[in-house]
Amino acid sequence: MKQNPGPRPSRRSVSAKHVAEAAGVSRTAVSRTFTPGASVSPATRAKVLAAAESLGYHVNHLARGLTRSESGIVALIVAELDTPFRARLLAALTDRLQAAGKVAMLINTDRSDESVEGALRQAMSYRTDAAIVLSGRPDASLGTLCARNGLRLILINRDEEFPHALHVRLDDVACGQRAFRILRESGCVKSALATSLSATTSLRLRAKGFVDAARAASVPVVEQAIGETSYATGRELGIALFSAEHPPDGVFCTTDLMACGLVDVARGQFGLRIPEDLSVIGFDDIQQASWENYRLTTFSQPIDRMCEACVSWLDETAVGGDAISLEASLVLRDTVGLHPANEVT
Amino acid sequence: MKQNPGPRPSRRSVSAKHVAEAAGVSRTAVSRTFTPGASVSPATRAKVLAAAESLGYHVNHLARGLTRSESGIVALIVAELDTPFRARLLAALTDRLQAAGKVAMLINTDRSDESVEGALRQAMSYRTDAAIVLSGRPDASLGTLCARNGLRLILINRDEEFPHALHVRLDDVACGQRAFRILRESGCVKSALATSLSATTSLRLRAKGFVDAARAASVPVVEQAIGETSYATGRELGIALFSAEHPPDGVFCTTDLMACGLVDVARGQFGLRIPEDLSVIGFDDIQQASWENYRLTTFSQPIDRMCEACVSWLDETAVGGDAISLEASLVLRDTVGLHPANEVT
DNA sequence: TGTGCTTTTGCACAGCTGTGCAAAGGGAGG
DNA sequence: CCTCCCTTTGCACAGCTGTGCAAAAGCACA
Repeated sequence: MKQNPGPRPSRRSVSAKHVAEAAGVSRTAVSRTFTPGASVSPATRAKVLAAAESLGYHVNHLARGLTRSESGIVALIVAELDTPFRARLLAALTDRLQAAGKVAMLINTDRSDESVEGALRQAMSYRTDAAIVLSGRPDASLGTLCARNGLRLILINRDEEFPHALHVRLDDVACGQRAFRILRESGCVKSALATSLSATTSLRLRAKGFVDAARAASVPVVEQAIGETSYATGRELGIALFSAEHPPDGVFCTTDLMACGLVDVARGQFGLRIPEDLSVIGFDDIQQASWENYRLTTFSQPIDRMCEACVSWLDETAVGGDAISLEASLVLRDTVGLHPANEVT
Repeated sequence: MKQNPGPRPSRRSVSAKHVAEAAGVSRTAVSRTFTPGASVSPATRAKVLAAAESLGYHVNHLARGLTRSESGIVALIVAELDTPFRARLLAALTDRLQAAGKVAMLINTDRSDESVEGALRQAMSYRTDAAIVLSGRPDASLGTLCARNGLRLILINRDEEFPHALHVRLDDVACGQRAFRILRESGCVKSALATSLSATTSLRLRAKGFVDAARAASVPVVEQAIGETSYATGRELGIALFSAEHPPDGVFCTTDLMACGLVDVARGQFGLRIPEDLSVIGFDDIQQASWENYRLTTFSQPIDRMCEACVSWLDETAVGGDAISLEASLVLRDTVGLHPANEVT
């Protein structure tokens, strides 16, 4: 790690003091001019603004963060931010946060739990107003530490319980159950669950919903779990499933990314027609799910509502925790055989 | 916009003062314990660290930013951050910056030039050490403003000239020329350029390279430009090109994303076989380019080297500008007819 | 011109950290 | 024990902003 960069003087930004000198007013008048609601005469304001513009002055928000109860910074803790769904959620979140006057500090983690702790500590060092955890599972002890540092926590699609945090959850279990029913009602004789080995909450719950629904209906289903959550894993899942003696004719993939891989293998290596020979359901409604080659039936997460929930909760001054449950919506495209639109529940 | 959040006291983090009291030392000893290279005895250090751990203390980096010449924050200014290539570059950049001890502030812009100015001003307000511009074209006058605020500028794939900035550029023109040659050498009789109407530097240069090479060879090519840089535009480009009386048998798409759309249309609506009836070259080597259904021949940007260039330049204390030109590498897959590997230049 | 009320202004302090420098402390050697 | 040298420590100040509060200024009315 780099050595201490040294004291301030080697970098001189324009400060309120310089503006005050140029405008012939006090430094306080400068501060007041840039503080909404503060009292300053129109004439003084004009002088200050002219001097500030001429000098290129920008209020130092680092210093402002010392005097206020909020820094205006929100940490976004996310791993694999280049996967389609994650990138989309990140884009929507930053958009919404900015519209609310917040600044996003992006912390790219490697998915380990220790990594999340490190990210939270970094957030505390910068006195961020909140941390939105999109990946990783913070240890319960971190809840107290965050509270002590005035850091509000938002957990998206995480199942750990933090009393003072906002939990934004999705009906993953119900969607898994629904996926099973759709496959069954579309005439699938042998359904399969395809998922990855990464133990993320969302994938586990979707898989659980699917398997539970099958059990409740006393219908056996095949369960296949391989590697990480990627397109390549989707291909491997397809190879494993379709190489079997009795391959399935319907598959629920817990993410679209894997579903795309599975679809490509089904067609390319096993000559299966979709949906005539095989029905496929994904999850996330990533952009590629709507591409001509895939036209994937999938579940769409209410991203805008998730973002709205986060920002609304941040606007509340009360420190109480909350839990919001949102529903993913079914997006019917061309990967499920029959499309009995009126009968699918 | 929200009203002023109010004075400090409503949020109390643990400060060095509290740690000093708990450890029975001065506040300066606490500061020294957390300042690399500062002098503090092992006994005092142990007392301070124990108290800090017990109280959950984290050095306030906002305050630290006032006393140092660097805040440690780097602004990343990016639009459409959920497109495959942009997301990948962002992931790599944040990874590399974090490894170098920097913190990424993400500013999501809407691609307008005014938006870039707003982003730069925000960066100045937070006294970020640098701003890396991935999207948008900052006006030349902003160079002086940034310098006055001690904000270093890095421009990736931008053609505006800023004397004190680091320019990281790609050989887009050469790649466009090369794409033309590859199509020609693979036997294409009628080549086409397919691009979007968004006037981003990279796309213009790739297109220019392609068209210039065709002109130099006195070979007429079709130029088609439509809408924004998306998969859907790729489809429209395909429809426009293949509906013509004499459709092309080779297409250079200035991005992979559009190439995927064009390929899907070529196959799905025009029954064209790839590469037998049509050769396609893309650009960016996004993840989907390697998907079974596409296996796109494309150019891959040296993302790691781009990130390395940025971080290396940030490590230099000299304030001089620099320009780094990197080469994209050809990735041969299955969308170009003949694969004369030894003859392609 | 004087009075009363409102608005504006600037001083002094606060928030939290890092550091120059003088004083204090510690250790080694004569 | 004393001296010298090195290390450690704490004071006071700096970086930049916002704000309570008292003083000053401005304005309207009699």
